[in-house]
Amino acid sequence: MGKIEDKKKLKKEALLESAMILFTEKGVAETSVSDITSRAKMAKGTFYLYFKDKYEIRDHLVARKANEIFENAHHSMQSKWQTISQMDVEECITFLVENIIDQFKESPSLLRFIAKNLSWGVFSNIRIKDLDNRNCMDVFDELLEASAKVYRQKELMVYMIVELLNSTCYNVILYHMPVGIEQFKKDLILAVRNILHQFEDSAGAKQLETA
Amino acid sequence: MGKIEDKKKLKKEALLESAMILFTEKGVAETSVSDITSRAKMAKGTFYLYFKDKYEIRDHLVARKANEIFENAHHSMQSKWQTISQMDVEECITFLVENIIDQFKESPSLLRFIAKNLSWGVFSNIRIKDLDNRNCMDVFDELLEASAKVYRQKELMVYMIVELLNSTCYNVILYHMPVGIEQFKKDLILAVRNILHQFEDSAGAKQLETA
Amino acid sequence: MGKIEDKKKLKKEALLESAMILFTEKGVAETSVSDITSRAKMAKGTFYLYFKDKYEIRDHLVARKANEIFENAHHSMQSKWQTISQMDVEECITFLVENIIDQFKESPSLLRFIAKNLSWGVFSNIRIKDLDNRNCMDVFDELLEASAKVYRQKELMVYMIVELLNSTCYNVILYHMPVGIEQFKKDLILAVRNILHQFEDSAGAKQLETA
Amino acid sequence: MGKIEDKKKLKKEALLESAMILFTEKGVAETSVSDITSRAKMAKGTFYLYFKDKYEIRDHLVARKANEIFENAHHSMQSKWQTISQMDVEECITFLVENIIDQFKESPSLLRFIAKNLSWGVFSNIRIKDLDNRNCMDVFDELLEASAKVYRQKELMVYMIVELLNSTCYNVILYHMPVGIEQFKKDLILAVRNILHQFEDSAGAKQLETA
DNA sequence: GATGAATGAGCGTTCATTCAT
DNA sequence: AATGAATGAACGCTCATTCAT
Repeated sequence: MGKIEDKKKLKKEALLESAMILFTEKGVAETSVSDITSRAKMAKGTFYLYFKDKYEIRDHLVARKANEIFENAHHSMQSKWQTISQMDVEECITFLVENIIDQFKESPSLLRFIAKNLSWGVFSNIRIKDLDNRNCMDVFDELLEASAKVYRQKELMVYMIVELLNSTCYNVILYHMPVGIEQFKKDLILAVRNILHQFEDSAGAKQLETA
Repeated sequence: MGKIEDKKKLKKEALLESAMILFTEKGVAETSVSDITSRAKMAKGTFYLYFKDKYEIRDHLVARKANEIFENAHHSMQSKWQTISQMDVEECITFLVENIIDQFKESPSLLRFIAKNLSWGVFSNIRIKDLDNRNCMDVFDELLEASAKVYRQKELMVYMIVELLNSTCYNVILYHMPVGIEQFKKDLILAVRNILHQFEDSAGAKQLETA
Repeated sequence: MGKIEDKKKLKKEALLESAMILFTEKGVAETSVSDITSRAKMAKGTFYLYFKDKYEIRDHLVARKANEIFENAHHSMQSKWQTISQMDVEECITFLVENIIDQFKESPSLLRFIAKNLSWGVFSNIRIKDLDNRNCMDVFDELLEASAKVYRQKELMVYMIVELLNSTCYNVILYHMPVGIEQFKKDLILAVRNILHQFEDSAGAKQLETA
Repeated sequence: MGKIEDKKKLKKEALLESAMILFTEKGVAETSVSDITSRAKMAKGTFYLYFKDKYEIRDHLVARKANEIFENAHHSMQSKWQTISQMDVEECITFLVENIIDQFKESPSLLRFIAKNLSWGVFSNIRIKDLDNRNCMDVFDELLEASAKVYRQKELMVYMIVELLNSTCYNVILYHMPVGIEQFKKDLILAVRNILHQFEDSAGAKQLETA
């Protein structure tokens, strides 16, 4: 019966939601399985019917949240411009980066959770776990494909951008170190653009190397 | 008597060494104070005469090891070239980055430890704890001062380079993801050079922006 | 199911019993939670499902035992005389005091436990915890109500009697200091009677004051 | 040399003073030997040259402080009346009790310390430890000797008064239970007077018994 | 499938006591 | 006599995991 399946999904969802709240509130290490189930109004044992342990649920959530952030940014972008094809890739990516920064600014605890727990393996494999969602790489591929410019090693490029974004924002947003986010934003975007240039197949990268 | 002081230093050193081995072998979370002391052949209580808790010894070690890596790189650089003043800053930093990558390659567990536990706060304040060592920022300042070029916001620039280096190397060296380190090296160095350009006061940054 | 509830009650009871034995044998300070659970043949963690800490179980026991002593005395009294109404309050209370002294004589370790750990707060609030038992104060109220004489500030009067009984018996019974219990008994009872007189509303107290 | 003796006395005194402050501030159980020595600016090992353990110093202090309270009261009494012989014993003892209550009111933490740790054995043997001080019992003896009235079993009488005073004041002063100290005072004094009557050899006690 | 009582290893931490200096 | 570094047993407590119901 589909009903049972639905019920199971609901339970799992409740656990994920409960864990997410606690992970962002107190951190992963300070959250116990007991905390998660009692917040989700379930018995402790039930947890183990759905997840192997705390770390499985953490990875699940990190992947999902990272994807959500990306999808939010992508969705905002699509609302702004009707067709991507008309747009410059750099503009697009700048928009995405700015939007992601804004999301982090609004929820620093989400940033803390993501930054401390996201690994590239998890991020790039979101697709495997959440079949219904498009993968972040897919979106990028689409974007880059639509562009006039040609990029080599797209995955590596995205990797560098994501890591730079993730790792630099952590201290800047949470501790205003070494500078505040407003001041940092423009330099981060510039750095991201430079990475894009660097991977442009004929023009950008070469210019820099010969400079 | 200095003898007692010496003995204390030895004890502290033994604890640090023991902790370092275990942290890199098993990770911080999986290492207990008990593990540390029994490996150092001491009573558990002795630990608490020297450190507040596991996290104090971790921070101590992260700071020290990060500094060591940097000092090693700097020392190699000085062995190679007699005088910095003759050198191009970009060459210098490229050298440093390459050397650090090599150190990480040789000791992936050290990379794992550093990458997972280094925070900018700890890194930029190493000087406070180890008065006898020069701070990483000092070395950079010297390097940049000696250069013909002028850089704005040097601290922020270093922050971006360090974070990029740290966060990208983690997956590349430990999991060969998304590419292997040999392949990645040149792009990482290119990206670092671009960050340097970006912060050049008159020429580099502007060139890119107008490009 | 009631079965589980029953089992839980048994477990709790086993812990209480084990703790009581150890508290009277070795004292509260010298008894650890570990001692309690291992004597009750349970895992340490189980303790914390039933009590917050050692002190909660101690208070529980002090209240219960103090109540038991009182109930025993009351029960003996009722066995002896059919109806309280016929009796003189002073006779009754004298009986109760004598009976309690006898109980203490028979179990000095119980006296030690009670005397060292009973506080008026715990004693006067026994009712709250053990709903099924009548409170010591209730019994006294009944007794005093049934009497022809009228007493002011009954709670205070009972407080003084209980404290005098408790604190003087400790040294007398356990260390025969400054005199033995047999010799002490009649003076203690006399003192209790004097306290009763003192709180008699019209006659007793006044007589003394004018004396 | 007497100088060394003096130095030792000073050290011991410093330890006692430090312990007293900590015992009243935090309680005996919560005070460690380390706390005591560090407050007294000594090494931990030094403690063991003067006292066997924490409990020896506690007993020492309880005895001394109980005596001090009594001596204070006695001294006040002597300041008020030139000669005891003219006075009524009951007046004297009433004065002492009131004065002791006042001392407790002014220093509830002292009351807590005394009440929780005083045992009759310690109290009645103060003389043994502090040779230079008169014993509480001596003072009472003097007082009772000077009186026209004759008392039987003086030690027992004092015991009952001291225990009643000590045990009832604890809850009344520290927790205002079951009534406040101001309200309680007159009933406590009345009860003490009744105990005196009770031990009067011919008149008081008999009156009550025949009543 | 869901429960939650029970487990017990393991944690971080304290501290009385010893003893070489 | 005085020190204080070192000890290590013992503490209270947590929590992932199991399993009978």
